[in-house]
Amino acid sequence: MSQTVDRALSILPLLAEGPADLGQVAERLGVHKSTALRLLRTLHEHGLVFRQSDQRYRLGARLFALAQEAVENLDVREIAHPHLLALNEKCGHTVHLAVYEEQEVLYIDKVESRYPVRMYSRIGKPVAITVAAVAKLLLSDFPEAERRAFAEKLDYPAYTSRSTPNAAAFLRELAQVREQGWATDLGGHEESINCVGAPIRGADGRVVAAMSMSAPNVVVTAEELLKLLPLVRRTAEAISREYSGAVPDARNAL
Amino acid sequence: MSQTVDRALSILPLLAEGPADLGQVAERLGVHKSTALRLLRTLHEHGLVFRQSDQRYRLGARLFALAQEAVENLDVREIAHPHLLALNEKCGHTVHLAVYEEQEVLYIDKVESRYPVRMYSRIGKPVAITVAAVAKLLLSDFPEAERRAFAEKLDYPAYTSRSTPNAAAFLRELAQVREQGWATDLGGHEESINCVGAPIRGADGRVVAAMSMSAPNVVVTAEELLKLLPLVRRTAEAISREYSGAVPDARNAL
DNA sequence: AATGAACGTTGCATATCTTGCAACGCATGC
DNA sequence: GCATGCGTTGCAAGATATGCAACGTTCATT
Repeated sequence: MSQTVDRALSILPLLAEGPADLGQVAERLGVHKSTALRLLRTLHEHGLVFRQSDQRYRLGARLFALAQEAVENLDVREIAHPHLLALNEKCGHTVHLAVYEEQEVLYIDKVESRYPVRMYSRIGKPVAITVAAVAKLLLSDFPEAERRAFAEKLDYPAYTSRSTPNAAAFLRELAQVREQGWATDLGGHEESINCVGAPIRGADGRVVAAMSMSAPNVVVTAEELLKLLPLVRRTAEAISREYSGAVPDARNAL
Repeated sequence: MSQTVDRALSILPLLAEGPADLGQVAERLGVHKSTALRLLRTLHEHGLVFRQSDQRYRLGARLFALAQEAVENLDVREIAHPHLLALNEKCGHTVHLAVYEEQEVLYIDKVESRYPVRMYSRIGKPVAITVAAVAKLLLSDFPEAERRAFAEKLDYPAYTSRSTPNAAAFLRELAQVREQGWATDLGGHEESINCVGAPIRGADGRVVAAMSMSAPNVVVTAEELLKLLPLVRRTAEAISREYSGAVPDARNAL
């Protein structure tokens, strides 16, 4: 829509791959070096790009700060956080909070397991959308037409033998999740890791976020984790109530 | 340098403060609504900006992804990470890795304490530059003139009674840190939290990063934490060696 | 139900701002 | 000492962003 800005912003993903010098940037943008220079300078002034000692350009620090502030201003996150902490205190497993945004589901909060075995995930990272419990919860709330259209467009990587294999299976699972009001991921992403999750709803009943509890097999079996489902659901409901405008209630904080 | 891009990028920090609608953005940019609209659209196409359900604009998901990739491509980080993990395994406290960039010191990696009491910090977040052990380490390596110039420009917030009070005190401390090759922050940022840190050097001896170990008083006293200093320094040296091109050595991995 | 305000959106003519070019300075290597 | 490669600058040409005015919608008000 705006050529100049478009070009400038195209530099960012390019630099995300690794540092590059002026010539490389210009070439990949398909513009003259002087043009690339001026764009980089502007990005630099705003701190989005940084010039390292060997003169090459990198993504800059301001990017972190922005991402940071963005995540901290999410009101669901703010409300949910103490609840997630409380849940973690109670059973010690990793707790995640995720939202759907622009074709992706991404973690916006995480409380680490107290057990030494940790799973890899990071706030801001898009989740494996076809298998993650939180993704199923968020997508299950879409109107059916959108759900189907979306499911068709996805890839279904076979992370493990229990990964969702295709759109049909995914849609079936979404229907079930919608029905029952909770979701699982039993070894669908990593063979040895199970999750159970529950939706967080706004005042209008729409799912605005989803939370999950994850634990590796070596710590608790899938059955044991499922026993904790009521606790997860109660937590999600407490967050939902508070998010919908109810006063924080100490009795529900658990 | 490029007006259009400049305006577009100015939108980002603005939205970092919280969601805003088109009119607000246009007003704060000092441009016509239609101009703001087109800029926002371009930002949107690149995923840096996101339109939430109430039509207002927010910072978008791509921002996280970019920040993520940026941090993961840092080669110091990649090399250091296993060492940090090993150190954490060994003594259980929070371990940080930080670099200096564009007038700021920021955490680029963190391994959480295994103790229940956690400190607040986040990857990408700028540190309290006048008190943090990692900041002292990174700045102590500056040439003296720059060090002084930089120290003069800083603010010296009194986080606690033991915070660095002014430039003179800071410069004295930097000189000492430079001399001894390690640094501490004993309650300078938060009354009850102590840190000890050591520098990571490149092949040319310059400090490229700094690491620290932090623990609250309630877990270990400052004296006990200082006893762990040799361990921290050995870890930093192992990282330095590997970063300078030495082959990873299992005997140093500790 | 009707009116009005507020907001986002579009097409268009103007002129501002970006662009590519060519030339320069500087370092590095042959 | 010369050549090559890189980043940088000033300038003229014209592509491109801009503000305006008008339209469509939604929402609150009377």
